[in-house]
Amino acid sequence: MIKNDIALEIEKKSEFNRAKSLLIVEAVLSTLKEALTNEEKIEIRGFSSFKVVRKKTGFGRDIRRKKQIKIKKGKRIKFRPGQDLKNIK
Amino acid sequence: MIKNDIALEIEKKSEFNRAKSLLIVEAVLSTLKEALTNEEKIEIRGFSSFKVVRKKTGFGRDIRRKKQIKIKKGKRIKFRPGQDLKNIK
DNA sequence: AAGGGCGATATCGTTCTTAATCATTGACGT
DNA sequence: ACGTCAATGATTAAGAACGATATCGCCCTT
Repeated sequence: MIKNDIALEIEKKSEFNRAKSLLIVEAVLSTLKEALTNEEKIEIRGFSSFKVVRKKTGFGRDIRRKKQIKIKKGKRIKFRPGQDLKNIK
Repeated sequence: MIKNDIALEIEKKSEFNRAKSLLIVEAVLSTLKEALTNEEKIEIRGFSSFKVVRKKTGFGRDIRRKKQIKIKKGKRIKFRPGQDLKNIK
């Protein structure tokens, strides 16, 4: 599923046309993105939660040269599925 | 940020009222949820991707009794931030 | 319709997540 | 605004993910 597929579903579920649905989808996604960029926690019951956490890893690996590589400290986004998504069969 | 906060943002970014914005947000989220429940991969450039993967872990831990616990095989949702979210400062 | 970038993949060692449970905080429907 | 029930935090140990890089694949903008 890609962005356009989501817009298609919105089109079916609402009275909006495809173009409008796409704008709506992008508005929702950009809102989430902005919040996470601001390191804001997001919690939506029944769907999932997102949290920005500190990266503690200090180094990585280079495939080709097989030697250590410095990794800058930074942030990570932690995703946790909600109740409905936790036990999908 | 909770679901209502997202609706508030949609209200500001669009010409919809609060109630309509909330319905829109729920439509988008439920669309994503349905896709993941169907084990469908989701990929949105510039935002993130979701993928359903097989759980391979075979056991867990009981805090109280400090012993292993059988874990049924199942599925997990893997979240990967996109380009924009990967290196938030 | 098509090319340009972005995302996926493979690799390896260290770091981190996962699972169950109870209490507490707090999201969200009425 | 209140009440209900989901989400968080803590714990342990094993197994999986993370991180940099180049190439391939394909989403998305023009």
